[in-house]
Amino acid sequence: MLYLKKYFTEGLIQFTILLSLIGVRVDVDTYLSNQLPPLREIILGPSSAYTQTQFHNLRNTLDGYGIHPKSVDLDQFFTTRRLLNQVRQLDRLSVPSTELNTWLVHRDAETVVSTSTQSSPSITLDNGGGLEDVNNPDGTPAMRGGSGAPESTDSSLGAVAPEGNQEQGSRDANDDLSKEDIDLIDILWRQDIDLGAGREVFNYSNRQKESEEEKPSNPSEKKDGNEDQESWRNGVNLQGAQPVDGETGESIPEQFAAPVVTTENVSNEEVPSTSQGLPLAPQLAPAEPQLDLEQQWQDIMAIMELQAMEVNSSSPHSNSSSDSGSSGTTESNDAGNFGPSTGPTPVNQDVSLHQASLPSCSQDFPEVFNPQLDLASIAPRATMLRPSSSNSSNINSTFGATNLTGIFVPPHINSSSTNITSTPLLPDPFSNLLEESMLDEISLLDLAMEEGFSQAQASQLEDELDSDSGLSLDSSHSPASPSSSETSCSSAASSSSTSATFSEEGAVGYSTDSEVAAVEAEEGAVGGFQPGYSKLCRMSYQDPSQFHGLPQLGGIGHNHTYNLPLSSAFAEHPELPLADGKKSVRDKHSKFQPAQDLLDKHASRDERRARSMKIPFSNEKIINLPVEEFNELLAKHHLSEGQMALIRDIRRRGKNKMAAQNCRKRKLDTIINLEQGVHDLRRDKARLLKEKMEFIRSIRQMKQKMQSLYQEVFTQLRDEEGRPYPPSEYSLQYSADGSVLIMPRGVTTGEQHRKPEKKQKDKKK
DNA sequence: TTGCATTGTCATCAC
DNA sequence: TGGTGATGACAATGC
Repeated sequence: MLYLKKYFTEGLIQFTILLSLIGVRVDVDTYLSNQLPPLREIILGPSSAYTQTQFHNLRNTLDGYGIHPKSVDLDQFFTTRRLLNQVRQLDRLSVPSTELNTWLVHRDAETVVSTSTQSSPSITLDNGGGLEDVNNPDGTPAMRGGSGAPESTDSSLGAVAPEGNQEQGSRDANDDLSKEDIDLIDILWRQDIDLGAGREVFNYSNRQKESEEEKPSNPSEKKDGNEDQESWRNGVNLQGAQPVDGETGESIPEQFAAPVVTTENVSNEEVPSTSQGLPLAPQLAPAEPQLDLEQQWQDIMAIMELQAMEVNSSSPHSNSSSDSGSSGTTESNDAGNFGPSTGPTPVNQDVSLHQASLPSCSQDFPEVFNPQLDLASIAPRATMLRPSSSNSSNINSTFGATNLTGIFVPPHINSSSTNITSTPLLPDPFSNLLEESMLDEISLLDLAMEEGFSQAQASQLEDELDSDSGLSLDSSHSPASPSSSETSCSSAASSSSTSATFSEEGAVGYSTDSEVAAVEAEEGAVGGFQPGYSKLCRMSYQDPSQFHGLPQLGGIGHNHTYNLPLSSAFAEHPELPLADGKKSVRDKHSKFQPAQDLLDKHASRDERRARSMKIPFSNEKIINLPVEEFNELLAKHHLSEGQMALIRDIRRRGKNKMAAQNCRKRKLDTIINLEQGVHDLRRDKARLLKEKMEFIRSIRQMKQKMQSLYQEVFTQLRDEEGRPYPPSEYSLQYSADGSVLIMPRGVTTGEQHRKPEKKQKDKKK
């Protein structure tokens, strides 16, 4: 039942979405009125949880598969969200996930469908039956029934709509479309609107739908209420069918495919107005786990686009001179498709990451540097510049993109000036530069991926970093800082709480301090720690003014750090045995009973233990005295074993407490320093990235200049008979000594064929 | 009521 | 070997 409900909900919601987009309202409740709860109840749920707010809140979580089955609302939300995700993937995925939904609806309509029959409609949709269905405006069964499977599909769809009842029920349902239904459709529509889908899209679809309805139709199929069924067919065909004639009503699926596809990707991709422009490019990767990555990547794309635009706007466009007839690649570049200028390569289609990583590549390095374009796209011009393909690899392995000398003088020429090889011509360095630049671009992408974020969203990132770390850059306000007054207050509060619960700690006890446990037990007999008093003191502690009347408590409000524990207030005269002081305080206790409670309340456990054990010196001394003095102090007093153990425990705990505070402060400082370091590194990286872009730009300009010079020189060359050298047969080479050689192309097949049958013209330029 | 931050404490290790 | 600091882990507490 759960699965049935899920699938049922999926199908219904999807169809509702689709129908709402084309303006047709179908009350599917009528199909299911007797077996399942109403659609609006399924969608909206018993509660009004189907709100945009929750929708968005749930967006970043897993889809509803992990939800507890009893969580009906969440299941509905997640199901709805998953549906939207599927719809969103329609422009990327060839996997017709909607097929499943189709037969699911069919299954719901017929209540029981076996697994074998479930797969049948999917096959039908896959084999293009659905397309035929779309192409056939009349929707005749003969046309749709090209194969057995389509028939089953159609029949199933027909069975979904028991038209007699459906008609009437649909009419009724349309008439009394409840407010929830309208709200649902409005919500869906508003989401599309918010995401960029204009209403005209829907209106256009609606018009198309209306015009389609006006067409003569098969009377056996076209009944009054058959529009719903048609819509269903359209919805079915939407998933698996190709776009059809946009001038007729059959293009409706495409029309409402666009807004559906761009339901939530609109912000980063096309707007729904691109009714024809959404290529349903197949995507090999699975869909759902890709969504978040896709969206993140789209964000990166946007930032990269900005960067590429910045580079392009500031640099001359060299593509103009090298544009060839291969308009496909050129257009793809010009259109900002950011492909690697290699045409419809699988990488271009599938690896969107790299695809988007190359905006600056394809822009900064025009196709002149692209070996593939050299060979394919710019063949006519390449007769002059194109190297032998066998040579390019060698050259490519030796050139460096950033090596300017390598650009103008190939390294092997540099190494062996006498053996000037045949064909390492300019295109080779260029193409090599492409590869190098590709690599650079990859690293550039890595930079840009981060820099794009850090630059475009630097402040936001900083905020996020701050918020994520939960730390404030102002370490002086760090709560761990013992010097801050806030810390004192918090420490006071902490100690107060500790004291407040101390009376109950007898149960908790200290396994290591058995004596202390006994002492604490007798502490109750000592008196002054009744829970009632503690409670009273805790409440009265909120008012610091209560300390004003107590001179010995002057430091309480401002010195609650560990280094100066509250007991130090009693240790104004450390020489005095604490028992005396305690006695004196106890004498005052009758007058300042709340104050005493405050003191006890704010005293640490060790302080109270020390008082209980009648330790004759303060905890501060116990903790802070150097070892020698501490030992002397112990020697001066005749202490019992229990007192000695307690003192050592107090000292150990006190030192450890300070150590813990220091440790935490160090941690905090480390984190802050790391944050600052990250910030600095990001800034440096941004600067380096900018410099690199400038270098790339200058290199490109130099290459262009070099190319023009090359052409100019080559066109001026004449042989002994005064005839120009055909560029397809000769090429220029540069020697290390600066001389320029003209070499026949056919001879040069690499460094292996270093046949010096070169026409060494030695035309010194 | 729950989640988070703070603080104290203990155990352990290294010096 | 004991003292001490550092640090992870845990619990208590308050907000």
